[in-house]
Amino acid sequence: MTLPRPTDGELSILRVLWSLGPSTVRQVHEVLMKDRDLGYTTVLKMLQVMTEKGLVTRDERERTHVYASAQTEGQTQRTLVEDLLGRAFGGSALKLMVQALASGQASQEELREIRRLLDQKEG
Amino acid sequence: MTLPRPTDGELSILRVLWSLGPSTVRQVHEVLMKDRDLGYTTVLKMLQVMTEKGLVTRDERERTHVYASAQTEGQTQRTLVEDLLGRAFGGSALKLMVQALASGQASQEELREIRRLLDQKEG
DNA sequence: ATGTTTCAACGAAAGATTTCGTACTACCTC
DNA sequence: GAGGTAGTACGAAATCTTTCGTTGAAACAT
Repeated sequence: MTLPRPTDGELSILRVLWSLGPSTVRQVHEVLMKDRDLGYTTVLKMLQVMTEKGLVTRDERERTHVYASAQTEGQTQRTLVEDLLGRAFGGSALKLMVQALASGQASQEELREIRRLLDQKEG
Repeated sequence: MTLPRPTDGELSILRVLWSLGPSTVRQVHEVLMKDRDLGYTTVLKMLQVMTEKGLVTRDERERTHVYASAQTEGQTQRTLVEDLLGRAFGGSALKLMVQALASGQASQEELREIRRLLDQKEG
């Protein structure tokens, strides 16, 4: 079974779970509140919906439930990139990388790292 | 003024406009019908909504209106990549490129092309 | 044991997206 | 000019997402 693409809101929750590890609603809520104002029950509801979708798992053994991302950060990123490749780049990984480079957010060190990856892949 | 991120449906229409150039509803509809079944008025409505959002422009001089993407393919791709970088990759272009490479959809030739870009950027 | 705090569940409202039916207008053909 | 064809506009239904109020239960504190 393949998971649905997370929405923007869902992704912001997943990012918290990846950084904190398995967390309670309260913990997620506290982190999200740093960025924007939103109610506790909003986060709770979203996590409930995400549980139904299979995006997160829920540990209900304690009264205070603990949520965890169902997929690793890398797995999700991989899916999102492939999705974007298909939807906006006609499958061309090259074009996508060109735009990523053009965004100018890569440091010198990252550029070297990418070169290393290319060497490895090209052989 | 900055344009909103196109939805999936909107992006599929933009892709047609980029490939055909300025087009009528009928032309867009015909292309989209190759992939999936959807009504003529659905496409019309979407283009009307997209006009309001500013994603496309509409030439109304003739009775049959002609729609064109408000941004080039490259501009839109750039925006989408930056958006994804921010939402899912914590701004790390490196991680995004790693996933793009890992998706394995890049040919030998494309890999060389990327290397050329790196040279240009780094050197 | 009573009151306070913490939590999950539920339902519902508001907004956005996708879809199309219906209606109305312009043009074209005979 | 009557009837068909091709087009736009409008509105509304269906679905999904985001948001939160309210309720009731559990845990805790005094």
